[in-house]
Amino acid sequence: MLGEMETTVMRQGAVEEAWALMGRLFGQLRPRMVRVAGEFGLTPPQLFALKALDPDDPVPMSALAAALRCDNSNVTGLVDGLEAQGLVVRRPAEHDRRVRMVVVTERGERVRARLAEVMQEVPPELASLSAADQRALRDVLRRALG
Amino acid sequence: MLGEMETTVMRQGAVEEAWALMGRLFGQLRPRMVRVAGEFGLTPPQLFALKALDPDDPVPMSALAAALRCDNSNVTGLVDGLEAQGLVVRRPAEHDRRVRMVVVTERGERVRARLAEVMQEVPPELASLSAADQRALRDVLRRALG
DNA sequence: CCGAAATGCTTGAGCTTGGCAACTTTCGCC
DNA sequence: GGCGAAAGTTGCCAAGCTCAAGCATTTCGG
Repeated sequence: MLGEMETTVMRQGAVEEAWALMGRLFGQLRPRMVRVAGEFGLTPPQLFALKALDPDDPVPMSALAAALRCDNSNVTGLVDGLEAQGLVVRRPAEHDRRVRMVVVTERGERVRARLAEVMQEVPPELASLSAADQRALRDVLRRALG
Repeated sequence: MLGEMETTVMRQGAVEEAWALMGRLFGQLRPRMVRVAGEFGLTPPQLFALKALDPDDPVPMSALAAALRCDNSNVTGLVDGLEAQGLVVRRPAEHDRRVRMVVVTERGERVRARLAEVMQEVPPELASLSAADQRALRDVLRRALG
């Protein structure tokens, strides 16, 4: 009988604690998404969809569904909403008439740019770190994810 | 000139890049919640509710609503679901008969413990960092959030 | 002390999401 | 040519979330 169950909290290593601290940042993230989406007249899923699209590279509906990890039928309504606001258009693919490409309009591109700007705003907790800490944080995360 | 203009990522400071990298970790987190909730026969909101409760400190419905940042009427259904599974019970408060306290049952406590265990699992990207990097990450985040 | 306002929770209506199944159109392959 | 597979849409259903209304209870003001 080695590890007791209570080790979950007692035996907390450095990386576990770091992950828990990140969880606090994540908690703030969701309300922010809702707020930002509202400011742009979008719902959060519509925001994610628009964010997932590349203005320079139209993709089929199914590719968008895969990117959002949801069902095809779900994307239909999502794109309906974006199209109603003139942010994207559906264009039939040349080589396969079953496929509909989701194309970001010029207006959609502008909204998307402002969106990305707001979403990449750094939470104040991180922004108030010293320059050295900020670089250290980036470097560690680069090694983890880069 | 060093930074060539890259549409979204130009002129990015260290902390902005760090924040963007964290975003990738957060992206993985949502599907994980859905999966874990499913494994425990819960829906994600029910999972958050159970996680927000303290087995040693029953709270009124309204306090739970405040913790979850949602409407009172919403937690009614949430607690209904948890109660139907025997994870919590409603108990009237002594001093005010309008108030209903949400009490975590013994079974709920067990589920909650296993839940917390799974949810605090560190993503492999972080787990594979060197011990020094893990400590550095923790220390920086402590300074930011502690 | 009594009536009115306020509080805590529940219910109902309305909207949105998200998944599954069925259907249409189109494609690829034998 | 015909048949199975794929892309997208639609319909249906479960669930979350918010607002407005309702009910029981408490608290406040005169």
